[in-house]
Amino acid sequence: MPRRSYDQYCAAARALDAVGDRWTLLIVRELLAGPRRYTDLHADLPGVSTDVLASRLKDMEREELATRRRLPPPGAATVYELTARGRELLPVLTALADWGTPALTERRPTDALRAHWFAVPLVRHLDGLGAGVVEVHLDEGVFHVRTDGGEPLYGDGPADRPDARLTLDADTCIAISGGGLSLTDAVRDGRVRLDMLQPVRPPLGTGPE
Amino acid sequence: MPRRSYDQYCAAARALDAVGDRWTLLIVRELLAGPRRYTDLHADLPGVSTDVLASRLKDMEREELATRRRLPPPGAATVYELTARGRELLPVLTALADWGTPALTERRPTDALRAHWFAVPLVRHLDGLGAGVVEVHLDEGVFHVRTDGGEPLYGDGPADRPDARLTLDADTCIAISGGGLSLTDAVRDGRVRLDMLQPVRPPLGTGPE
DNA sequence: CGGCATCCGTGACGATACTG
DNA sequence: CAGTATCGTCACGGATGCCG
Repeated sequence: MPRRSYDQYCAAARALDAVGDRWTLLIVRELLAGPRRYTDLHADLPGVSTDVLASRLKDMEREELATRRRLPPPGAATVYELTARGRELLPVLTALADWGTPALTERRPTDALRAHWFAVPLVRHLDGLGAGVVEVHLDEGVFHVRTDGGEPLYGDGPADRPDARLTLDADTCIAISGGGLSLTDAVRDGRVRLDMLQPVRPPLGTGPE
Repeated sequence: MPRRSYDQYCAAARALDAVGDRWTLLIVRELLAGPRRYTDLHADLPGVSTDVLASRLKDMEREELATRRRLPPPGAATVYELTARGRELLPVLTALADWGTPALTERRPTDALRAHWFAVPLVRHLDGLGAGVVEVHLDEGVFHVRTDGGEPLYGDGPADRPDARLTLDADTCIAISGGGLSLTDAVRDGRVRLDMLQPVRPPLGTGPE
Protein backbone atom coordinates (compact mmCIF):
# COMPACT_ATOMS: atom_id res chain seq x y z
CA MET A 1 0.00 0.00 0.00
CA PRO A 2 1.17 3.55 -0.52
CA ARG A 3 2.19 5.97 2.18
CA ARG A 4 -1.41 7.00 2.42
CA SER A 5 -3.85 4.17 2.82
CA TYR A 6 -7.54 4.86 2.40
CA ASP A 7 -8.09 2.94 5.63
CA GLN A 8 -11.37 1.50 4.45
CA TYR A 9 -12.56 -2.05 4.92
CA CYS A 10 -13.57 -2.26 1.26
CA ALA A 11 -12.21 -4.55 -1.42
CA ALA A 12 -11.91 -1.82 -4.04
CA ALA A 13 -10.21 0.56 -1.62
CA ARG A 14 -7.77 -2.19 -0.63
CA ALA A 15 -6.92 -2.71 -4.28
CA LEU A 16 -6.38 1.01 -4.76
CA ASP A 17 -4.14 1.02 -1.70
CA ALA A 18 -1.90 -1.41 -3.57
CA VAL A 19 -2.13 -0.23 -7.19
CA GLY A 20 -3.78 3.19 -7.02
CA ASP A 21 -0.60 5.20 -7.01
CA ARG A 22 0.38 7.08 -10.11
CA TRP A 23 2.25 4.90 -12.66
CA THR A 24 1.76 1.60 -10.82
CA LEU A 25 -0.83 0.11 -13.18
CA LEU A 26 1.13 1.28 -16.21
CA ILE A 27 4.19 -0.51 -14.84
CA VAL A 28 2.01 -3.62 -14.56
CA ARG A 29 0.98 -3.12 -18.18
CA GLU A 30 4.65 -3.14 -19.16
CA LEU A 31 5.53 -6.16 -17.04
CA LEU A 32 2.65 -8.17 -18.54
CA ALA A 33 4.93 -8.23 -21.59
CA GLY A 34 7.39 -10.34 -19.58
CA PRO A 35 10.54 -9.62 -17.56
CA ARG A 36 11.89 -6.13 -18.20
CA ARG A 37 14.96 -4.22 -17.16
CA TYR A 38 14.79 -0.93 -15.35
CA THR A 39 16.03 0.94 -18.38
CA ASP A 40 13.50 -0.69 -20.67
CA LEU A 41 10.70 0.20 -18.29
CA HIS A 42 11.92 3.75 -18.17
CA ALA A 43 12.02 3.91 -21.96
CA ASP A 44 8.46 2.59 -22.39
CA LEU A 45 7.00 4.79 -19.66
CA PRO A 46 7.77 8.25 -21.02
CA GLY A 47 7.25 10.90 -18.39
CA VAL A 48 8.04 8.85 -15.32
CA SER A 49 10.98 10.18 -13.35
CA THR A 50 13.78 7.88 -12.34
CA ASP A 51 13.17 8.09 -8.62
CA VAL A 52 9.44 7.51 -8.92
CA LEU A 53 10.03 4.45 -11.09
CA ALA A 54 12.52 3.05 -8.59
CA SER A 55 10.17 3.82 -5.73
CA ARG A 56 7.18 2.17 -7.42
CA LEU A 57 9.20 -0.94 -8.20
CA LYS A 58 10.16 -1.18 -4.55
CA ASP A 59 6.53 -0.72 -3.51
CA MET A 60 5.51 -3.45 -5.93
CA GLU A 61 8.12 -5.79 -4.50
CA ARG A 62 6.83 -5.11 -1.03
CA GLU A 63 3.27 -5.73 -2.16
CA GLU A 64 4.48 -8.93 -3.86
CA LEU A 65 3.24 -7.79 -7.23
CA ALA A 66 6.70 -8.06 -8.77
CA THR A 67 10.06 -9.60 -8.06
CA ARG A 68 13.60 -8.59 -8.85
CA ARG A 69 15.73 -11.24 -10.48
CA ARG A 70 19.34 -11.17 -11.52
CA LEU A 71 20.08 -12.89 -14.80
CA PRO A 72 23.28 -14.97 -14.91
CA PRO A 73 26.17 -13.77 -17.08
CA PRO A 74 26.70 -13.32 -19.91
CA GLY A 75 24.25 -10.52 -20.35
CA ALA A 76 23.97 -10.17 -16.62
CA ALA A 77 21.20 -7.78 -15.81
CA THR A 78 18.51 -7.38 -13.22
CA VAL A 79 15.01 -7.76 -14.49
CA TYR A 80 11.64 -7.12 -12.91
CA GLU A 81 8.94 -9.70 -13.30
CA LEU A 82 5.32 -9.95 -12.23
CA THR A 83 4.31 -12.47 -9.60
CA ALA A 84 1.17 -14.55 -10.02
CA ARG A 85 -0.64 -12.00 -7.91
CA GLY A 86 0.59 -9.25 -10.19
CA ARG A 87 -0.55 -11.09 -13.29
CA GLU A 88 -4.02 -11.31 -11.79
CA LEU A 89 -4.28 -7.56 -12.38
CA LEU A 90 -4.94 -8.25 -16.07
CA PRO A 91 -8.74 -8.03 -15.62
CA VAL A 92 -8.29 -4.62 -13.99
CA LEU A 93 -6.24 -3.37 -16.92
CA THR A 94 -8.70 -4.91 -19.36
CA ALA A 95 -11.66 -3.19 -17.69
CA LEU A 96 -9.80 0.11 -17.67
CA ALA A 97 -8.79 -0.29 -21.31
CA ASP A 98 -12.34 -1.16 -22.34
CA TRP A 99 -13.58 1.96 -20.64
CA GLY A 100 -10.80 4.12 -22.03
CA THR A 101 -10.96 2.92 -25.64
CA PRO A 102 -13.54 5.55 -26.68
CA ALA A 103 -11.06 8.22 -25.58
CA LEU A 104 -8.64 7.04 -28.28
CA THR A 105 -10.62 8.82 -30.97
CA GLU A 106 -8.64 11.90 -30.10
CA ARG A 107 -4.97 11.50 -30.85
CA ARG A 108 -2.87 14.32 -29.52
CA PRO A 109 0.51 15.25 -30.98
CA THR A 110 2.03 14.96 -27.51
CA ASP A 111 0.92 11.33 -27.14
CA ALA A 112 3.60 8.72 -26.92
CA LEU A 113 2.87 5.38 -28.53
CA ARG A 114 4.18 1.83 -28.24
CA ALA A 115 2.62 -0.83 -30.38
CA HIS A 116 2.20 -3.32 -27.56
CA TRP A 117 -0.06 -0.89 -25.70
CA PHE A 118 -2.81 -2.15 -28.01
CA ALA A 119 -2.39 -5.71 -26.75
CA VAL A 120 -4.44 -5.64 -23.54
CA PRO A 121 -7.80 -4.67 -25.06
CA LEU A 122 -7.18 -6.68 -28.24
CA VAL A 123 -6.05 -10.05 -26.95
CA ARG A 124 -9.51 -11.32 -25.95
CA HIS A 125 -10.83 -10.72 -29.43
CA LEU A 126 -8.23 -12.98 -31.04
CA ASP A 127 -9.29 -16.18 -29.29
CA GLY A 128 -11.39 -17.29 -32.23
CA LEU A 129 -8.36 -17.59 -34.48
CA GLY A 130 -7.27 -20.89 -33.00
CA ALA A 131 -3.71 -19.64 -33.22
CA GLY A 132 -1.36 -19.63 -30.25
CA VAL A 133 0.91 -16.70 -30.98
CA VAL A 134 -0.39 -13.89 -33.17
CA GLU A 135 1.87 -11.22 -34.59
CA VAL A 136 0.12 -7.91 -35.14
CA HIS A 137 1.44 -5.43 -37.68
CA LEU A 138 0.36 -1.82 -37.44
CA ASP A 139 1.81 1.15 -39.25
CA GLU A 140 2.94 2.30 -35.83
CA GLY A 141 4.85 -0.87 -35.04
CA VAL A 142 4.70 -4.60 -34.46
CA PHE A 143 3.72 -6.56 -31.36
CA HIS A 144 2.58 -10.07 -30.59
CA VAL A 145 0.09 -11.71 -28.26
CA ARG A 146 -0.45 -15.21 -26.87
CA THR A 147 -4.01 -16.46 -27.02
CA ASP A 148 -3.32 -19.86 -25.48
CA GLY A 149 -2.92 -18.77 -21.87
CA GLY A 150 0.88 -18.89 -21.94
CA GLU A 151 3.20 -16.32 -20.49
CA PRO A 152 4.04 -13.64 -21.21
CA LEU A 153 0.70 -12.53 -22.53
CA TYR A 154 2.19 -10.20 -25.10
CA GLY A 155 5.36 -8.46 -26.14
CA ASP A 156 6.70 -5.69 -28.26
CA GLY A 157 8.20 -6.45 -31.65
CA PRO A 158 7.84 -9.62 -33.74
CA ALA A 159 7.26 -13.06 -32.21
CA ASP A 160 9.75 -15.92 -32.40
CA ARG A 161 7.46 -18.35 -34.18
CA PRO A 162 4.07 -16.76 -34.82
CA ASP A 163 1.13 -18.98 -35.73
CA ALA A 164 -0.68 -16.15 -37.47
CA ARG A 165 -0.09 -12.61 -38.58
CA LEU A 166 -2.58 -9.77 -38.61
CA THR A 167 -2.00 -6.62 -40.64
CA LEU A 168 -4.30 -3.70 -39.94
CA ASP A 169 -4.32 -0.03 -39.12
CA ALA A 170 -4.68 1.50 -35.67
CA ASP A 171 -8.28 2.61 -36.14
CA THR A 172 -9.32 -0.90 -37.08
CA CYS A 173 -7.39 -2.28 -34.13
CA ILE A 174 -9.24 0.11 -31.82
CA ALA A 175 -12.61 -0.76 -33.38
CA ILE A 176 -12.01 -4.47 -32.79
CA SER A 177 -10.74 -3.81 -29.28
CA GLY A 178 -13.83 -1.81 -28.48
CA GLY A 179 -16.10 -4.59 -29.65
CA GLY A 180 -17.77 -2.51 -32.32
CA LEU A 181 -16.20 -4.58 -35.09
CA SER A 182 -15.75 -8.33 -35.08
CA LEU A 183 -12.51 -9.79 -36.33
CA THR A 184 -14.45 -11.97 -38.77
CA ASP A 185 -16.19 -8.98 -40.30
CA ALA A 186 -12.96 -7.01 -40.44
CA VAL A 187 -11.22 -9.81 -42.34
CA ARG A 188 -14.17 -10.18 -44.73
CA ASP A 189 -14.23 -6.43 -45.39
CA GLY A 190 -10.52 -6.38 -46.09
CA ARG A 191 -9.78 -4.09 -43.16
CA VAL A 192 -7.61 -6.85 -41.68
CA ARG A 193 -5.24 -9.09 -43.54
CA LEU A 194 -4.91 -12.47 -41.85
CA ASP A 195 -2.07 -14.86 -42.65
CA MET A 196 -1.95 -18.27 -41.04
CA LEU A 197 1.71 -19.19 -40.72
CA GLN A 198 1.72 -22.53 -38.89
CA PRO A 199 -0.51 -25.57 -39.14
CA VAL A 200 -3.54 -24.97 -36.98
CA ARG A 201 -3.46 -26.87 -33.71
CA PRO A 202 -6.94 -27.51 -32.38
CA PRO A 203 -7.36 -26.50 -28.74
CA LEU A 204 -7.56 -29.29 -26.19
CA GLY A 205 -10.95 -30.81 -25.58
CA THR A 206 -12.57 -29.71 -28.83
CA GLY A 207 -13.96 -32.31 -31.16
CA PRO A 208 -14.86 -31.96 -34.85
CA GLU A 209 -17.26 -29.11 -35.49
CA MET B 1 -8.13 14.06 -17.29
CA PRO B 2 -6.14 15.37 -14.36
CA ARG B 3 -3.66 18.21 -14.46
CA ARG B 4 -1.04 15.65 -15.32
CA SER B 5 -1.95 13.49 -18.26
CA TYR B 6 0.15 10.45 -19.02
CA ASP B 7 0.19 11.58 -22.65
CA GLN B 8 0.10 8.05 -23.96
CA TYR B 9 -1.97 6.81 -26.86
CA CYS B 10 -3.12 3.82 -24.80
CA ALA B 11 -6.65 2.93 -23.72
CA ALA B 12 -5.67 2.09 -20.15
CA ALA B 13 -3.61 5.26 -19.79
CA ARG B 14 -6.52 7.31 -21.13
CA ALA B 15 -8.80 5.74 -18.53
CA LEU B 16 -6.28 6.52 -15.80
CA ASP B 17 -6.10 10.09 -17.05
CA ALA B 18 -9.80 10.35 -16.26
CA VAL B 19 -10.21 8.24 -13.12
CA GLY B 20 -6.67 7.57 -11.90
CA ASP B 21 -6.55 10.44 -9.44
CA ARG B 22 -6.76 9.70 -5.77
CA TRP B 23 -10.37 9.33 -4.51
CA THR B 24 -12.02 9.47 -7.93
CA LEU B 25 -12.94 5.79 -8.18
CA LEU B 26 -14.13 5.74 -4.59
CA ILE B 27 -16.43 8.67 -5.37
CA VAL B 28 -17.77 6.60 -8.27
CA ARG B 29 -18.32 3.73 -5.84
CA GLU B 30 -20.45 6.06 -3.70
CA LEU B 31 -22.39 7.48 -6.62
CA LEU B 32 -23.26 4.00 -7.89
CA ALA B 33 -25.58 4.01 -4.87
CA GLY B 34 -27.60 6.77 -6.56
CA PRO B 35 -27.68 10.57 -6.30
CA ARG B 36 -25.82 11.83 -3.24
CA ARG B 37 -25.34 15.18 -1.61
CA TYR B 38 -21.92 16.66 -1.03
CA THR B 39 -22.20 16.17 2.72
CA ASP B 40 -23.24 12.55 2.33
CA LEU B 41 -20.28 11.89 0.06
CA HIS B 42 -17.97 13.51 2.55
CA ALA B 43 -19.41 11.39 5.35
CA ASP B 44 -18.96 8.10 3.46
CA LEU B 45 -15.46 8.92 2.26
CA PRO B 46 -13.63 9.29 5.56
CA GLY B 47 -10.24 10.89 5.06
CA VAL B 48 -11.01 13.00 2.02
CA SER B 49 -10.58 16.70 2.59
CA THR B 50 -13.31 19.10 1.61
CA ASP B 51 -11.32 20.86 -1.06
CA VAL B 52 -10.16 17.64 -2.70
CA LEU B 53 -13.71 16.32 -2.77
CA ALA B 54 -14.96 19.53 -4.35
CA SER B 55 -12.11 19.48 -6.84
CA ARG B 56 -12.73 15.85 -7.83
CA LEU B 57 -16.43 16.47 -8.30
CA LYS B 58 -15.59 19.34 -10.62
CA ASP B 59 -13.15 17.15 -12.52
CA MET B 60 -15.81 14.47 -12.84
CA GLU B 61 -18.30 16.99 -14.18
CA ARG B 62 -15.77 18.15 -16.73
CA GLU B 63 -15.07 14.53 -17.73
CA GLU B 64 -18.84 13.97 -17.92
CA LEU B 65 -18.72 11.18 -15.38
CA ALA B 66 -21.15 12.97 -13.08
CA THR B 67 -23.64 15.79 -13.14
CA ARG B 68 -24.78 18.31 -10.55
CA ARG B 69 -28.49 18.64 -10.10
CA ARG B 70 -30.47 20.94 -7.84
CA LEU B 71 -33.50 19.37 -6.24
CA PRO B 72 -36.60 21.57 -6.08
CA PRO B 73 -37.84 22.74 -2.68
CA PRO B 74 -38.90 21.57 -0.21
CA GLY B 75 -35.73 19.77 0.75
CA ALA B 76 -33.79 21.81 -1.75
CA ALA B 77 -30.34 20.40 -2.07
CA THR B 78 -27.77 19.84 -4.77
CA VAL B 79 -27.03 16.23 -5.56
CA TYR B 80 -24.35 14.58 -7.65
CA GLU B 81 -25.29 11.80 -9.97
CA LEU B 82 -23.38 9.53 -12.33
CA THR B 83 -23.85 9.86 -16.06
CA ALA B 84 -24.21 6.76 -18.24
CA ARG B 85 -20.51 7.02 -18.94
CA GLY B 86 -19.81 7.09 -15.23
CA ARG B 87 -21.97 4.06 -14.57
CA GLU B 88 -19.93 2.17 -17.14
CA LEU B 89 -17.09 2.24 -14.64
CA LEU B 90 -18.79 -0.56 -12.71
CA PRO B 91 -16.67 -3.27 -14.41
CA VAL B 92 -13.54 -1.38 -13.37
CA LEU B 93 -14.67 -1.28 -9.76
CA THR B 94 -15.72 -4.93 -9.93
CA ALA B 95 -12.33 -5.98 -11.27
CA LEU B 96 -10.57 -3.94 -8.58
CA ALA B 97 -12.79 -5.36 -5.87
CA ASP B 98 -12.25 -8.91 -7.08
CA TRP B 99 -8.52 -8.39 -6.93
CA GLY B 100 -8.66 -6.65 -3.57
CA THR B 101 -10.97 -9.09 -1.81
CA PRO B 102 -8.12 -11.31 -0.55
CA ALA B 103 -6.73 -8.25 1.24
CA LEU B 104 -9.85 -8.11 3.40
CA THR B 105 -8.60 -10.97 5.56
CA GLU B 106 -6.73 -8.37 7.56
CA ARG B 107 -9.06 -5.99 9.30
CA ARG B 108 -7.27 -3.07 10.88
CA PRO B 109 -8.68 -1.11 13.78
CA THR B 110 -8.24 2.09 11.78
CA ASP B 111 -10.42 0.82 8.95
CA ALA B 112 -13.66 2.64 8.33
CA LEU B 113 -16.60 0.55 7.20
CA ARG B 114 -19.90 1.17 5.43
CA ALA B 115 -22.15 -1.78 4.75
CA HIS B 116 -22.79 -0.86 1.13
CA TRP B 117 -19.08 -1.16 0.35
CA PHE B 118 -19.73 -4.89 0.14
CA ALA B 119 -22.24 -4.39 -2.66
CA VAL B 120 -19.96 -4.14 -5.70
CA PRO B 121 -18.25 -7.52 -5.41
CA LEU B 122 -21.41 -9.22 -4.10
CA VAL B 123 -24.08 -8.14 -6.53
CA ARG B 124 -23.10 -10.49 -9.36
CA HIS B 125 -23.41 -13.49 -7.09
CA LEU B 126 -27.04 -12.74 -6.24
CA ASP B 127 -28.41 -13.07 -9.76
CA GLY B 128 -29.52 -16.64 -9.15
CA LEU B 129 -32.03 -15.61 -6.54
CA GLY B 130 -34.59 -14.42 -9.05
CA ALA B 131 -35.33 -11.50 -6.75
CA GLY B 132 -35.22 -7.91 -7.91
CA VAL B 133 -34.21 -6.06 -4.78
CA VAL B 134 -32.25 -7.91 -2.12
CA GLU B 135 -31.73 -6.52 1.35
CA VAL B 136 -28.50 -7.69 2.97
CA HIS B 137 -28.16 -7.74 6.75
CA LEU B 138 -24.70 -7.86 8.26
CA ASP B 139 -23.71 -7.29 11.86
CA GLU B 140 -21.97 -4.20 10.56
CA GLY B 141 -25.05 -2.75 8.92
CA VAL B 142 -27.71 -3.14 6.25
CA PHE B 143 -27.57 -2.42 2.54
CA HIS B 144 -29.53 -3.44 -0.52
CA VAL B 145 -28.76 -4.30 -4.12
CA ARG B 146 -30.73 -4.48 -7.35
CA THR B 147 -30.19 -7.61 -9.40
CA ASP B 148 -32.59 -6.73 -12.19
CA GLY B 149 -30.46 -4.16 -13.94
CA GLY B 150 -32.31 -1.17 -12.48
CA GLU B 151 -30.75 1.96 -11.08
CA PRO B 152 -29.29 2.64 -8.66
CA LEU B 153 -27.39 -0.59 -8.41
CA TYR B 154 -27.26 -0.54 -4.64
CA GLY B 155 -27.75 1.64 -1.61
CA ASP B 156 -27.01 1.91 2.05
CA GLY B 157 -29.65 1.01 4.60
CA PRO B 158 -32.83 -1.02 4.09
CA ALA B 159 -34.68 -1.14 0.78
CA ASP B 160 -38.13 0.31 0.29
CA ARG B 161 -39.75 -2.92 -0.83
CA PRO B 162 -37.22 -5.77 -0.83
CA ASP B 163 -38.03 -9.00 -2.64
CA ALA B 164 -35.64 -11.02 -0.50
CA ARG B 165 -33.53 -10.64 2.59
CA LEU B 166 -30.13 -12.17 3.26
CA THR B 167 -28.70 -12.39 6.76
CA LEU B 168 -25.04 -13.33 7.05
CA ASP B 169 -21.77 -12.25 8.61
CA ALA B 170 -19.03 -10.25 6.94
CA ASP B 171 -16.67 -13.21 6.47
CA THR B 172 -19.37 -15.17 4.66
CA CYS B 173 -20.16 -12.13 2.55
CA ILE B 174 -16.50 -11.84 1.59
CA ALA B 175 -16.25 -15.57 0.83
CA ILE B 176 -19.24 -15.36 -1.53
CA SER B 177 -17.91 -12.17 -3.10
CA GLY B 178 -14.56 -13.81 -3.73
CA GLY B 179 -16.21 -16.75 -5.47
CA GLY B 180 -14.86 -19.32 -3.02
CA LEU B 181 -18.32 -20.03 -1.66
CA SER B 182 -21.51 -20.30 -3.69
CA LEU B 183 -24.64 -18.70 -2.36
CA THR B 184 -26.47 -22.02 -2.69
CA ASP B 185 -23.90 -23.81 -0.55
CA ALA B 186 -23.89 -21.03 2.00
CA VAL B 187 -27.67 -21.20 2.39
CA ARG B 188 -27.58 -24.99 2.68
CA ASP B 189 -24.83 -24.83 5.31
CA GLY B 190 -26.76 -22.31 7.33
CA ARG B 191 -24.13 -19.63 6.89
CA VAL B 192 -26.71 -17.50 5.10
CA ARG B 193 -30.35 -17.07 6.05
CA LEU B 194 -32.52 -16.36 3.02
CA ASP B 195 -36.02 -14.96 3.35
CA MET B 196 -38.17 -14.45 0.28
CA LEU B 197 -40.42 -11.53 1.13
CA GLN B 198 -42.55 -10.73 -1.89
CA PRO B 199 -43.59 -13.70 -4.02
CA VAL B 200 -46.33 -11.48 -5.46
CA ARG B 201 -45.79 -7.80 -5.98
CA PRO B 202 -48.47 -5.81 -4.14
CA PRO B 203 -49.89 -2.68 -5.79
CA LEU B 204 -48.12 0.58 -5.18
CA GLY B 205 -48.78 2.33 -1.91
CA THR B 206 -49.77 -0.68 0.14
CA GLY B 207 -46.31 -1.52 1.45
CA PRO B 208 -44.34 0.17 4.21
CA GLU B 209 -42.39 3.20 3.06
C1' DC C 1 26.11 1.63 -19.22
C1' DG C 2 22.45 0.15 -16.11
C1' DG C 3 20.40 1.28 -11.69
C1' DC C 4 19.41 4.00 -8.92
C1' DA C 5 20.16 8.38 -5.03
C1' DT C 6 20.13 13.28 -4.33
C1' DC C 7 18.64 17.87 -4.88
C1' DC C 8 15.22 21.19 -6.18
C1' DG C 9 11.02 23.69 -7.83
C1' DT C 10 6.14 22.96 -8.40
C1' DG C 11 1.95 21.15 -7.40
C1' DA C 12 -1.21 17.94 -5.05
C1' DC C 13 -2.87 16.51 -0.63
C1' DG C 14 -5.01 16.71 4.18
C1' DA C 15 -6.51 19.36 8.27
C1' DT C 16 -8.65 23.18 9.99
C1' DA C 17 -11.11 27.38 9.84
C1' DC C 18 -14.42 30.04 7.88
C1' DT C 19 -18.29 31.94 4.76
C1' DG C 20 -22.68 32.46 1.67
C1' DC D 1 -25.59 22.54 3.50
C1' DA D 2 -21.99 23.29 0.32
C1' DG D 3 -18.36 24.50 -0.39
C1' DT D 4 -13.87 28.32 -0.33
C1' DA D 5 -9.48 30.03 2.04
C1' DT D 6 -5.29 29.18 4.15
C1' DC D 7 -1.33 26.59 5.30
C1' DG D 8 2.12 22.99 6.22
C1' DT D 9 3.62 18.69 4.25
C1' DC D 10 4.50 15.48 0.94
C1' DA D 11 4.61 13.60 -3.74
C1' DC D 12 5.87 14.35 -8.43
C1' DG D 13 8.91 15.47 -12.47
C1' DG D 14 13.42 17.03 -14.23
C1' DA D 15 18.22 17.21 -13.87
C1' DT D 16 22.31 15.62 -12.21
C1' DG D 17 25.62 12.69 -9.73
C1' DC D 18 27.40 8.39 -8.14
C1' DC D 19 28.79 3.68 -8.12
C1' DG D 20 28.97 -1.03 -9.44
